Amino acid sequence: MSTETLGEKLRQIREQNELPLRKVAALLDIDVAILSKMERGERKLSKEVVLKLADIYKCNPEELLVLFLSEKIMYEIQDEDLGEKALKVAEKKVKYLKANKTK
Amino acid sequence: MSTETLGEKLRQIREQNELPLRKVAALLDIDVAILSKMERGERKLSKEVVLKLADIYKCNPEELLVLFLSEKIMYEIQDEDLGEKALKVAEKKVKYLKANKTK
DNA sequence: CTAATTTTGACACTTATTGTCAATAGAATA
DNA sequence: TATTCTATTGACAATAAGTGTCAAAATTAG
Repeated sequence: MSTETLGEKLRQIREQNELPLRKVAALLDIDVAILSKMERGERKLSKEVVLKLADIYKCNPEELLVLFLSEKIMYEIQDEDLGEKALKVAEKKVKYLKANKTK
Repeated sequence: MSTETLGEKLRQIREQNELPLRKVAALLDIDVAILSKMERGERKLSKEVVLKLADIYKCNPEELLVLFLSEKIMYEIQDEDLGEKALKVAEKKVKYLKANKTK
């Protein structure tokens, strides 16, 4: 399984597109320093930035968004013995909510 | 399935034990107002407080902790269409980490 | 070597979170 | 009803966390 972080993946995609941080940061309208830190996991990525990057790199936003969300989840349960149980409970809740969405 | 929040459950347990907020707050060494808000979901509970409450009420900490963690997870994916997918990815990661824990 | 790119750290600014307190409201009881 | 215990609410200050900006230093490419 892929153990790559979202930041690492984004950097990889950027390099494949041969775009310098400078240009991408300009498109995102953020400072180069921040984007550099985001790619290296020193600053948090926002959903907004992830979606803009998917647009800039013309890649599937879903994959990136799932990775983004799963990292946020992992952050909450890191080092917790009960993490797996909590995930299962959360899954049940999501399914429950989905089933009762329109009610 | 139980749609009860952790705060609601804690209040229920406290009332079953016939303990006033005042006493529990004193045992926790926090302000009554904060505990009141925690039970009503107006303030976040901390892992520390949850464990102390399990101790005070002499109940199984695991159940409370799982609920605590699952609520934190739910908070991260609320309203996200990709929430369920993200949960599955997170589960895989947890399993992967567990398998490689001692390596 | 020079220029472009990236990284690093300091700093200010804003936003979230947390604790403290007192006034108010509600419930139970004398 | 008056009193006391309990719980809720909101204002406020203190603290912590997150963000943006900048410039110097380090690294890489031409």
